[in-house]
Amino acid sequence: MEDGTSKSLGYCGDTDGDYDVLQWDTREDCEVRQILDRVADKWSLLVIALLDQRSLRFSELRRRIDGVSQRMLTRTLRHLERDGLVSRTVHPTVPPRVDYELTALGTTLHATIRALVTWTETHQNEIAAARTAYDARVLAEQSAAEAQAAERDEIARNVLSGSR
Amino acid sequence: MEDGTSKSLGYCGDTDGDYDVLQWDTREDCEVRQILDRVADKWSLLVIALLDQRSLRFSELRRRIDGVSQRMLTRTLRHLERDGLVSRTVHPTVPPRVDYELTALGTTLHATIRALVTWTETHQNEIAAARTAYDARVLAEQSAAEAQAAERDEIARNVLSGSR
DNA sequence: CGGCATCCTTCCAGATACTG
DNA sequence: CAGTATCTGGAAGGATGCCG
Repeated sequence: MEDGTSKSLGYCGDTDGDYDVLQWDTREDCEVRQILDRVADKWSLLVIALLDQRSLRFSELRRRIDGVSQRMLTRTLRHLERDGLVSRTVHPTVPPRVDYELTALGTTLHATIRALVTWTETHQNEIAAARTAYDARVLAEQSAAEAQAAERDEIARNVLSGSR
Repeated sequence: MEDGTSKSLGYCGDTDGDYDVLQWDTREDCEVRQILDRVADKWSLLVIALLDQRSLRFSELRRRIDGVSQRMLTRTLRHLERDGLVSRTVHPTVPPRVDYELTALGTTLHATIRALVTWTETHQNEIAAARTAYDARVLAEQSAAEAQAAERDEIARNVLSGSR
């Protein structure tokens, strides 16, 4: 079995609030960090958002999530199942059929995730604009630096020709 | 420059709702997916949560986020800056000093992120319990399978000795 | 169909050293 | 102090093949 509890990130609600209510746990392996890591996962968000509609079969999920390999989807579902967010039901038919659906816990998480998606949809234009502006700025700075370098070279050449 | 717009995940608000309001874009490189990818980033969440309190210097962030390398912190901050979520202020002093703070856009995102963290804190016990239960179940299934295998071997041995 | 095991590649994170 | 540049190991992730 692959290790599901590897490194993680870290936000802990230690209530010894020094300068405010929030306090960060410096440890990497803090409980809350591990959970956030799961939420911050590339595919988990998508699976949870999809399963809110209704329960889905493995292949249905696979079809709806473009770019996911069956390996990654399986891993993601196992993680979510382990965390009690998704339930897995095997129908012993032939061919086999496996349904996934959100648990009660998973549903409460979905509300939060939904807010995140809504935020993203609402602000995607602002973000796109910010990116364009940033890229333009970087480009401008680069050409400015290049112009400066060219000038330096020019001066150096003049000095050299003068000393000849 | 490293490629910041690599692969992404995918949730798009196509409003041609077939069976509900939500509809997934099948394309991997959908706009909303890219943004979610940024939010789903290991360190971004932490940086945004930290910066909500007040603006922080690079080294302050580094100290407060255990396990982040300066390379990753730099990358994360650049991404966030590009997306217009964080502003970067360089004070031309010596030694140099760089302050980071949330933009207005970043602050709106923080509210959502905060909800996520709160959810995590609220439900961490349930999740821990679910994990323990899951691991126990897996262990039980494993030993059951082993017992079955042992039984099979036993039968096979008996058959063999009988035919002798 | 829905997996798991195995291999293999690619990419990314971390360590290190150097600069303004 | 706050970066950038470069190298390298390991892990994430894809492809394939087999099983229940």
